[in-house]
Amino acid sequence: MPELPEAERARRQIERVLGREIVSVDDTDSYVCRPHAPGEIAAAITGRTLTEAHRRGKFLWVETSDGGPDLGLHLGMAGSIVLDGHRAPNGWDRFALEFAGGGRMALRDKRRLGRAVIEPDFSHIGPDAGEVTAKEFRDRVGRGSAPIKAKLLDQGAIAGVGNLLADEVLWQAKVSPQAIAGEISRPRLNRLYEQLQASIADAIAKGGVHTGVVIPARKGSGTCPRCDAPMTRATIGGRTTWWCPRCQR
DNA sequence: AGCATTGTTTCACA
DNA sequence: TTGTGAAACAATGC
Repeated sequence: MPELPEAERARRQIERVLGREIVSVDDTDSYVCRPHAPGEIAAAITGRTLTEAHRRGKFLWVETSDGGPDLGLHLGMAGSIVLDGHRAPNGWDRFALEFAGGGRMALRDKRRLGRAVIEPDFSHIGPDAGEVTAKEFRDRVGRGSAPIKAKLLDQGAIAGVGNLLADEVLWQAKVSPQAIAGEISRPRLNRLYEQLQASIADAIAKGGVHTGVVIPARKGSGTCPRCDAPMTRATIGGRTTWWCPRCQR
């Protein structure tokens, strides 16, 4: 379920296990832990403690004690951080730490597209969508010939917006996902920016991107919750996109 | 059976 | 060179 709000939730989970000594590491999933060989991450962080949990967009990283390397984590398409729970019965724990005293932190991920890595590289990731300024937003997102939805999803432009959040923000701001990013007027870009901030704050407060207004329209009647017109569906920016052709221009 | 999926990276092409 | 878009990746659910 992870987009920015879920990643922030995960970060707060990690904060609860800071300061505990890591006594063992399960890094045996060589796909999730690529390009590291099994045992490599374990060797780098066993015996240390996690000291600070950070997030930029959907990317998480945790500092480690005694000059140890950062531990990078990504939830992928279906991951979550599980604390002190019993081991997933179906083998869905793709990476895990065990702490002195018996605690545990796992990356639980059915799809296996999540990631655990040492010293993550964020050089090609844009500023966090919840912290970007209006000017930065206009400069990075409001340009180019790609449709605005594709720009919102581009983690190199701004980081954190996923498919559901993009649809929600565009619907709230009454902007068509097909609008060419570079052709959107400054007032409309500003409105989109303000709505993005509001939707992010709202989703974090309510517990996830699922709490948006337009998301249920995907499965339910297929009509716009605001004007009742039939919603349109198409692939934009490589993802299934729903929007109201009457409200959104 | 077949298709879609809340994400990212890589590669082909203009 | 830069920007854009499609495919690949893994595994599950409808």
